Amino acid sequence: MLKISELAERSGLSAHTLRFYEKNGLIRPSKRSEAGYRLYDAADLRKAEFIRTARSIGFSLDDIAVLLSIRLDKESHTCEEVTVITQRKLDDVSKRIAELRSMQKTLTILLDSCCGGLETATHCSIMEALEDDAPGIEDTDAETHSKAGS
Amino acid sequence: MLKISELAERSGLSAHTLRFYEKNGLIRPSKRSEAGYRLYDAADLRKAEFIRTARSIGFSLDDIAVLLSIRLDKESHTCEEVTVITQRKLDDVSKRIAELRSMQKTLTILLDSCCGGLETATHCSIMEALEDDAPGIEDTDAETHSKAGS
DNA sequence: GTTGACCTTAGACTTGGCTCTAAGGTTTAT
DNA sequence: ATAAACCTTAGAGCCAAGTCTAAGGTCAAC
Repeated sequence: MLKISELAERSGLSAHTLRFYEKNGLIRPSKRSEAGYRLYDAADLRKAEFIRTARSIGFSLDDIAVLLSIRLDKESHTCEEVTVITQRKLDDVSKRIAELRSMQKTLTILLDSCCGGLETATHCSIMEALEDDAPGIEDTDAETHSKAGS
Repeated sequence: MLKISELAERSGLSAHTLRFYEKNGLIRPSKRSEAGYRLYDAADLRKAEFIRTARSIGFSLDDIAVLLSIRLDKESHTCEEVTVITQRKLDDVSKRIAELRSMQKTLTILLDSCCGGLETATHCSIMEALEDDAPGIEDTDAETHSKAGS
């Protein structure tokens, strides 16, 4: 059996984080020592690794809680349930990427427009662009997801 | 002169947000009425719009505070200062996009691998992938920004 | 028999950007 | 004269996912 810091080292999560996950219902030690120390077995380690993998893919702790409950009794759940969670996450990620790409595009245009030199900023095209609502860019679209908008 | 809710309406920021920005040193009304009401003039409106535009491009409030101080006295600042902030923001955004794209790729692979049907999750390939450290994917790289790292 | 490295708990703090509340004062319209 | 619709302030709450602290208990080594 592993003590918390041993599980931490093996799982790549910190002891603090493991306790935090426990408080949030994700992982509980399968045993306690007489003194009350958390003791984890091999299955707990696999679970911790599962959580870490899922986190690294971007799943929220809430998603992971659901995935863990499915994992606990796969017979009672379907592939559909799993794909629904995954698809929802993919949609989130894709949406966020689109937002960031719009920002990226705007920032790139701004940088391209400015000399970036040691001139005074009096006529800085970036500053000027920020004064306009659409900063010199026809297609800012940053949080304006008004594709159909005039 | 505009009262706060009038500025809010014209600038697209809420009155709450304007007060919050004031507390954070971004925008202060150029006057107060006898009763202590905030009163904003046309320059304040332009400033509020500047802030809103900068926010929509993704600049943090800290960045915007710096941009505003440059805006206040452009003669004493250079294009370089402005591009440094913009470039740093672009780098942030690009890095975040790369992280999200890695997640997106992984999620897409997971979804492609799973039937998504009403079968029990017993052999769900997504669940199986999450059990592995690298979920069936050679190139997770999600928070591993170790391009040069061994 | 004491040092030092662990472990326990409850709970506060962090980040960033709001968002809201409470408790009161002002203005405007009727 | 009074109600509705504003305005003020300080400060709390929210989100997610940790991160850290304080105050104490335990365990192995020397």
